[in-house]
Amino acid sequence: MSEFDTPEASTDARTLADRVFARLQDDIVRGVLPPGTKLGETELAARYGVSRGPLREAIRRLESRRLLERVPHVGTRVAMLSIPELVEIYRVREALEGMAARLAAENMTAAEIAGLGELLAQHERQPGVQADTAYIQSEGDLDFHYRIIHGSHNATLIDLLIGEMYHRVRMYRLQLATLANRPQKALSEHRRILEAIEARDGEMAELLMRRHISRAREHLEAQHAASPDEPSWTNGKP
Amino acid sequence: MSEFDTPEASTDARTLADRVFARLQDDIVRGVLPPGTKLGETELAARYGVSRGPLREAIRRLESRRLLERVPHVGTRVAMLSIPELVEIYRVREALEGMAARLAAENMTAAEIAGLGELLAQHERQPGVQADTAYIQSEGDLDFHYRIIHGSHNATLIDLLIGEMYHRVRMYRLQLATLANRPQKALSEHRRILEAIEARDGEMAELLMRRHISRAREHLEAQHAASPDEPSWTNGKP
DNA sequence: GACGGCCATATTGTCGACAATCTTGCTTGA
DNA sequence: TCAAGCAAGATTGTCGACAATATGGCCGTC
Repeated sequence: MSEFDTPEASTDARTLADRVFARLQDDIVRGVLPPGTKLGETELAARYGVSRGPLREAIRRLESRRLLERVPHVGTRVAMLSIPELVEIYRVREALEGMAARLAAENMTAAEIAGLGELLAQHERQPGVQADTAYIQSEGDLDFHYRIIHGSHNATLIDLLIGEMYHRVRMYRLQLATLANRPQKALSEHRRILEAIEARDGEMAELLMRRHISRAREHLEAQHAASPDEPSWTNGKP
Repeated sequence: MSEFDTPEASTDARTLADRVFARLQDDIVRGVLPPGTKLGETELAARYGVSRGPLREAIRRLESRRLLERVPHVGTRVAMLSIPELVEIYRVREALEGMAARLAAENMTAAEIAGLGELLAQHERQPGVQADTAYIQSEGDLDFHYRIIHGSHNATLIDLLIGEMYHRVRMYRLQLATLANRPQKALSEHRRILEAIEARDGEMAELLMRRHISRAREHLEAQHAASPDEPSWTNGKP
């Protein structure tokens, strides 16, 4: 199970608020609490075995990460993401991850590149086409991107992508497992990105990464055009 | 006084936690609480006339924005920013604001463009070289960038730049008023960016914006090379 | 029958007190 | 004299109770 969490969010953090933050984020991202779920503070506090104080601190942090939406005096619910919003995110990812790929080609250590190669080889060894493994592949895709982002060795970039954007993408992806991926093509694109990084060709790595994300976005937009209100929890306010 | 605050942060928000968040952020960004200041919860609660509950919620949010640094069971202090970190931020700004400029050229309304023109004309009317007005110019620079970011009409981009990065830049800038700006050159660069936007030339707008920020970054790096430990609160842990 | 205002209820917002943890200065021994 | 351990103090973490606000159903009126 790939480790996507930010360092301070490990489950055995020093304070209850930190632990609740980690667990709640996990439950949201993994789909235990689907988008749109109303979260009662008393109920949640009981569920996690803490008082409402630490819980509210965790909620405020998740709100900052846009995983929760809160209305004063009314309540908190799990954030929803419409396809147009997701497309917007992909457009920003294109710029940021393109930059990350360029920096990764320049800054990744030999060990990091080797590790990335192993990860990719492992993905290629999997029988990629069955419906079941689509989910696995999906997480694997994130893992690949995740490593390149870290390979940029730019803390600001890492914070923005991992801390602010990726959780939302993950949440969405788990909710819409039906939304077909394109494993083989994505995999070969990953392969070429890796080759560019191995060649320390930053410009090429950026170009390939931008294309890779751009194609995923186009795929998404095509799906959306085909069935505009596919995700039942799409952001239409009731 | 330009309005940089995020909508929910207006001073008369519905809850104490929101108001404290806004006031505390303002005190940090405006330099009332300089970087490195230790923040005692009891003392702060008294200062803002609230209990520690809402205060802690505000602290967690400011921590998410990287304006505060917190160590469990030890305390909270105003975040510090070293020049290398700031340079890193400028590199990311280059990518994100370049994109914002391109989108602004494509998406800004005629009214928004007219308003941007007025703002720039107003800056050009100011006697730009005196030491005092450097600060004004400085805020004006941020205002210009701020409008272009919003002109992108991409909510994700706006959130990242305004919500996650700009507060840190603002804080830094106020602390280091001595770090000379380059008002005239920046102003003429702004003028050319505006022209590209008026011509709806997205590619040109992006190119010019990237150059503009890149030059500011180089200026920063040059200053830093000249006096490496200029800011007394630079991030060297004592 | 539909609309608007009112009240009971449940939920959120806030507070003050208690418990747990870290810091710091002192003591004690080598 | 210096270092390690300890204890007192201060600060942060957590909790349960109280107050304020919105929701939703009820009643009355048009």
